[in-house]
Amino acid sequence: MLKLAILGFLYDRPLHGYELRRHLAALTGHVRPISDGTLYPAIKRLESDGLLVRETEPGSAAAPRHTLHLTEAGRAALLDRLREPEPLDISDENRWFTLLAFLRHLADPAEQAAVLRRRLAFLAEPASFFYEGDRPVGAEEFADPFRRGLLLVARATTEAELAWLDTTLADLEDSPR
Amino acid sequence: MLKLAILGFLYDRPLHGYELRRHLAALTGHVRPISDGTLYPAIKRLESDGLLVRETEPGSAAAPRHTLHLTEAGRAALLDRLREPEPLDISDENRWFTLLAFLRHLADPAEQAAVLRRRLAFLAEPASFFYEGDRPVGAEEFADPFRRGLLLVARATTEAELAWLDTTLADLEDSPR
DNA sequence: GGACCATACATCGGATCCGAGGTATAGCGA
DNA sequence: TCGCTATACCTCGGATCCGATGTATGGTCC
Repeated sequence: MLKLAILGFLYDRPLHGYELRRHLAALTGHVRPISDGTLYPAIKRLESDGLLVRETEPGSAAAPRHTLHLTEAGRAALLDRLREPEPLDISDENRWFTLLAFLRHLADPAEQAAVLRRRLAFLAEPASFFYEGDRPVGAEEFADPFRRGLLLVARATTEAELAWLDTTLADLEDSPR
Repeated sequence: MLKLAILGFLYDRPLHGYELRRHLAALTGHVRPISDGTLYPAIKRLESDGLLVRETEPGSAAAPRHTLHLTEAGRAALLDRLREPEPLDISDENRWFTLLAFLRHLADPAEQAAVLRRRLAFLAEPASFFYEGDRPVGAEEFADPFRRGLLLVARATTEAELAWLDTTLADLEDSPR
C-alpha cells in the first residue's frame, strides 16, 4: 500500500522525502499514520528496485534534501499496478482508497472502468460477518447493538459506493477518446 | 487485530483451530483472508503468553484436534483490550469493526459508551485526504472523478456511523444496571 | 479402487511494518 | 544564550504477516 502511494504521488511530480511524508499523512495518516521507520526503508527498496532515483539538492534547508524522481520503470510499475491490482487492493478498503486516489493516472477510460468493475463485483458478492451454522445472520436479528451497528454501517458504506460506481461507470462508458 | 479476534471468539466458548479459522474467515476473511501461516503462530504466541491453553482431544476427526480454552489471564486480557483500545483500534476501520464485534463482552454499559465516544471523537475530527498547500480540497472541487468518489464514500460512511453512534450512545445512557 | 476434497495441524523464509532512538541545521522567542 | 520547534534524514530490533509447503486421515463420488 505504501509502495503504491509513493509511486502515485511521485508520478505527478518529484518530491523530497519530507514532502512525500506530508502527502502520505494527509492521504492515510488520519486512519493509519506512517512513521519514518516505514517510509525511508520503503524509499530505499524502491530505489534499489530501480523504480526511483535520488538526487541530492545542496538546497537551503537543514539537512541535504534528496529529491525523488520516478524512473521510466517506476512509471511503468505504477501503471501496471493500477491496471492489474492485487485482490487485496480490491477488497481492503484502505488499499482500495489508495488505489482510487491515483486511478486517474491510467489514461484509458476503458482500463479505469475495468478496475471499477472489479470493485463492483467484489461489493456485489453476498457477504455476512456472522453465521449460525451455515445461515448468515442479518443485522435485524441481533440483540447485540454493536454487531448490529457493524452490519448497518457496512451496509450503508456498500450502498453509497455501489451508487457511486454505477454513475461513474456510466460516465466512463460514454466518455470520448 | 488477529489477537483481538481470537480472544473474542474464544471468550464465548472453546473452539479448536479449524473452527476458529472459519469464524475468522466470516468476520474478516471477505476483506482480508487470514492464512494458516498467520493463525497458528498467533495461537502459539497466545499460548506462550499464558492467555490460552490447548487440550488435545483424541476425537473422531482426521488430525488430533486441540481445543483452545481461554485462561483467566486471557479473559482479563480481552477485557483490558476492549476497555482501553489502542489508537489504531479506534481509527482503522478493520480493527474497529473487530473491536465492535466483541464489545458486548464488556459488561458495564458506561465502559461500552466510553469506547464508542472515543470513536465518535475520532470521526468528528475534520479530516481531508488532499490538500493544496494548507487548504483542504473538498469533494466538489475535483475534476478527478475517482478522488471525488473517494471523498463521497468516506463521507457517507462517516455520516452513517455518526448517526448510529448517536442513537446507541443515547440507549446506553438510559440503560439500567 | 482411485481421485479428490475437507478436515486438521504445523513450519519456514521473506516481506513489511512499527516504535524508539539518533544526527544535524535553521529559526524564533524569552 | 538557552530551549523549543520545524525541517530532514537514517538505523535498528522486534513484531507480525503472508505464501508456499508439508503431513496426515476421513468421506464422497464415479
